[in-house]
Amino acid sequence: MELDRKNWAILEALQQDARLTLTELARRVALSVPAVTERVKRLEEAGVITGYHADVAPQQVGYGLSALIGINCAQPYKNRLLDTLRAAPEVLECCHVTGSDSYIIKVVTRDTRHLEAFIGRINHFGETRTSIVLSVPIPPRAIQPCTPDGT
Amino acid sequence: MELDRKNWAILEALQQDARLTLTELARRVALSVPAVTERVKRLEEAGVITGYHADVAPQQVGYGLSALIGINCAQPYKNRLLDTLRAAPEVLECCHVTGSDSYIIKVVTRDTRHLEAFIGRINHFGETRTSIVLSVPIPPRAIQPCTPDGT
DNA sequence: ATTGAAATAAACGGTAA
DNA sequence: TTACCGTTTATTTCAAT
Repeated sequence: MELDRKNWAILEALQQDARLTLTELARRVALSVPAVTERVKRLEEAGVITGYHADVAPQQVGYGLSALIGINCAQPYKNRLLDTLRAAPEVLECCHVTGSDSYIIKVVTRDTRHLEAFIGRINHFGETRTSIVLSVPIPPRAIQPCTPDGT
Repeated sequence: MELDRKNWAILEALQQDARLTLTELARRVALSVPAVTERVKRLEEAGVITGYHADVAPQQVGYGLSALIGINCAQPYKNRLLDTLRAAPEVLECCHVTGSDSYIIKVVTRDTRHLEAFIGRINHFGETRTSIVLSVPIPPRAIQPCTPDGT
């Protein structure tokens, strides 16, 4: 799909605030409401925009501890591991990756005791390596236009 | 802040679709529009809801490769590393963590060449360990109510 | 409940292939 | 001319007072 300057302006605005009204969005990108509505619809249908999500602060809802867990899991166990992860409310995200870990899992837990219990439930699938999140110096931020090349 | 069943229903709905109108949200959680409006405002002010963001698919906008990079960086270099990361459009998120890595960085690049160039710009700050993302079996998902204890 | 704002849908006009 | 965007207008829905 073609991403001209206007489309990038729309993406930038909606990544920053997904609850913008179409009217306000139209004003910001200097288009009419129907034009911007049509563009947003196309971006959604083309799979460029995959969803709109409210961010909830884990700390504020009882999860005092976040962690990234790498796990090295042998092929025959992978499906059962994923089933376990999908069923665990502590798991916020899971990536299949190259390198010494098979998967990297983002989890939230109440405290260290809860984290220990969670790890206990998965470490028979493989060796785990846990990195507790101390802070997030760069919180999730917007994807920017890809420069043609170079940098 | 108190999170009763209604508030969790609101959080669940807005995590799933941040662009719900207040009218539709009210209908789903079985409250009046003013009541739900007030609750959302309180959740925002209490820092429970920290923002609303559109998700953009990196693959669809020219970033063919995602990676998680761990870097072990000595204390005196940390600030300069963070400045570099903040200035890099490839960096989507960065966590300060415990363990063998100091930081874990989520990046998007056009291709392996671009990834190599990015690593080249940061690996003088410390030793890097790159995990290329093959797939995301569990995409980012909603935070659920914290069970009192146990599990 | 009332008022103003915003979203949806339809018809019209300009521009480029 | 055809095909494609964008604009304008009118109607319905939504949100704040």
